[in-house]
Amino acid sequence: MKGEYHLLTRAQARKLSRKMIQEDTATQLAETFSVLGDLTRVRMLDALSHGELCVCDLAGLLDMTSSAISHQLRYLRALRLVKSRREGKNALYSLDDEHIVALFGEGLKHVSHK
Amino acid sequence: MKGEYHLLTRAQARKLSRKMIQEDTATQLAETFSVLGDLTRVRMLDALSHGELCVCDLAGLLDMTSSAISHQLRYLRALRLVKSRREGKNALYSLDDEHIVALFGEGLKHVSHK
DNA sequence: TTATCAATTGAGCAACTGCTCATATGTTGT
DNA sequence: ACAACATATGAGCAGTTGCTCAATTGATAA
Repeated sequence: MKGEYHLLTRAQARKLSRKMIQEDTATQLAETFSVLGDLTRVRMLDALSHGELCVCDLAGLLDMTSSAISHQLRYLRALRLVKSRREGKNALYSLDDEHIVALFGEGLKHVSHK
Repeated sequence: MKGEYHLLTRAQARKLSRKMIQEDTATQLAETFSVLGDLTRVRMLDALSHGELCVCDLAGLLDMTSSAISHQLRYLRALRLVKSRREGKNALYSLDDEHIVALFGEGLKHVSHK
């Protein structure tokens, strides 16, 4: 059933609605967390947090194909979480967003003490 | 290609591997972020952060069916992120994990200043 | 008991996601 | 030019996810 309240009066519901975060903010929040909600991306960002790496070494470290890694890098690059530069045949990737690293660390804290 | 390194020597790769987080830690991290990586769950947790709510009011606030909300609550309850108590016909849900709320707040900070 | 309403649950489905595989592109060296 | 290798990318597919719908359970009141 939609749009009806039971324990809340309409006035209370309206007041609570106003206190809640905006739908588009919630959407951005969910999208941000979604990026980190994948094992491969978590491991990639962790590896890159120790320094620049080429696609192939990243693939070697995670024991995955270069193709799979490249697809994920494309996604992370689109979100400006990583940046790349060419050096000869290799593409060297590094982190490009300090905020996401902080969020990453917060998540680690959460996982560890429980 | 798998298991081969290009710019890293094997020794460097091994050393880096040791510095990286464990696979199971990474998995827990990804799972934690996955919970928050969904618009509905973000909105539900946000609503509940203001106080206890019954399934139906939660459904009303988010303009979704009670069934959809109940399925998500079941999931959140399994992860011990929310708890419930019966009061007459209603099931009242509230948050049961202060850490996840903190992580939620960190995400909000990240979304806002960019 | 029966009626009524809130909540729960299972089945099923449509959309999404992350990979593989094949192919294309970019760069270096011969 | 060509070969060799790193990377990028598109198509397609299998697994997952979040919902709907229908049926069920739980609780209260007549």
